[in-house]
Amino acid sequence: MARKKNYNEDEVIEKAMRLFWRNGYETTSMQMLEKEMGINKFSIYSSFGSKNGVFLESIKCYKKKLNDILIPLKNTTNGVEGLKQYFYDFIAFSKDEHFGKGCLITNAANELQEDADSEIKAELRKFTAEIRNQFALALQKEKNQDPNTIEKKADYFIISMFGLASASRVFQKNQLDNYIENIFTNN
Amino acid sequence: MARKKNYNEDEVIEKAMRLFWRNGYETTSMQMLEKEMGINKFSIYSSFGSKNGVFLESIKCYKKKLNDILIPLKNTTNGVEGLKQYFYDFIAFSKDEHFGKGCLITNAANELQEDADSEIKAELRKFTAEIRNQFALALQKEKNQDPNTIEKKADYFIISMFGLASASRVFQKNQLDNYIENIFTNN
DNA sequence: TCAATAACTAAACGATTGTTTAGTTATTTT
DNA sequence: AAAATAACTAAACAATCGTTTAGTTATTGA
Repeated sequence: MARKKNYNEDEVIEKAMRLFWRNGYETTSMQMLEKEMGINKFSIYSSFGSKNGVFLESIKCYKKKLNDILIPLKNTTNGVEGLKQYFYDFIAFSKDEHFGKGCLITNAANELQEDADSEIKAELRKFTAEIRNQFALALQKEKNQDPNTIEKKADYFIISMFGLASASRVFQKNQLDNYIENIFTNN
Repeated sequence: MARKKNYNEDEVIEKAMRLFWRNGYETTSMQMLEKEMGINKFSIYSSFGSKNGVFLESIKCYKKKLNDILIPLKNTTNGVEGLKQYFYDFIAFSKDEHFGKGCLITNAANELQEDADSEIKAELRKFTAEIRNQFALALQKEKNQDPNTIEKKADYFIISMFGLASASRVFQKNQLDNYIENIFTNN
């Protein structure tokens, strides 16, 4: 019964997500978000409630993007080899403007404190559990694996992903390649 | 020719270091530093110049503490086994108030942006290079290693340390133990 | 066509950021 | 003892933080 929004919420959230990814949560200010999202503070608040709200939606947006990388892993018939490909896809995911910026989720996990917004922390845990579950499913496709080994390996690979994400903020690409190769040596 | 300082700079910097370790750089405010260091803002500025200056000295203080963990690695006769012990010592280093807070240096590397204080970034790079050098020296004690392999392995272990530091902020201790064991499987 | 309604602009909000400065107190040396 | 000096306290600084609010503009349904 009144005016329509002059912007698409999904579109502006993707822009916010990219900004958060580049700068982290604390460093990103509402002023920067206004400029990047191309809409007024009022519009941001009416759509997402708070800076925390924008970040929460940004994480969901990031997860959606990351899902595309998980598709080959879901479809792989060769468990460990598929996992290795996922690791390469994962660092390839952060290219151009985001190369050296790591993973938005692990960055958030590293930046957020104990008293940080609990909804965001829950989202981070959910994400980690989901990826780990996909790893375990892929590992099940290997023959002669006992369940206990799969759990341990899933832990190892998920933590290695954390390491890869963190390291990609500091190291060169050829070092990361070397790291991935080592991760899969005898695993 | 006048009044003496009522505080010891090394002592108050260690307190600052602990605060930064717990909270990260951005989240730690001058007000919090005043309270934790037990001295006035004026004293902080007259001793360290700026918040950046306090952080820089905090990093140096952290490095000094970490050096104690490197001593066994320097003295080890069994390269890889010594490295493994270092990894265990490294997670044991973050106990009590700092358990789950990772490593101050890698936290800073993850938090600091491109435009962050360049002196701090240089200190971080120096630290990483030093640790990596110690890893390489330890690996040289293994017999029949070709130099190229040592370089690759040094990369792998230093990135694994990043992963371990990052992961320790999220995962349980037994998962970390499992991770360390996997890092050293066939390496 | 016109009242209703919601999205818009832009200014202001109080709180807090890192930093500086004025004024006071304590210690030192001559 | 008294002038000199530096460490102290505490208040204020401008700038920016995330958030809100008042006022305007555009679109809607009756």
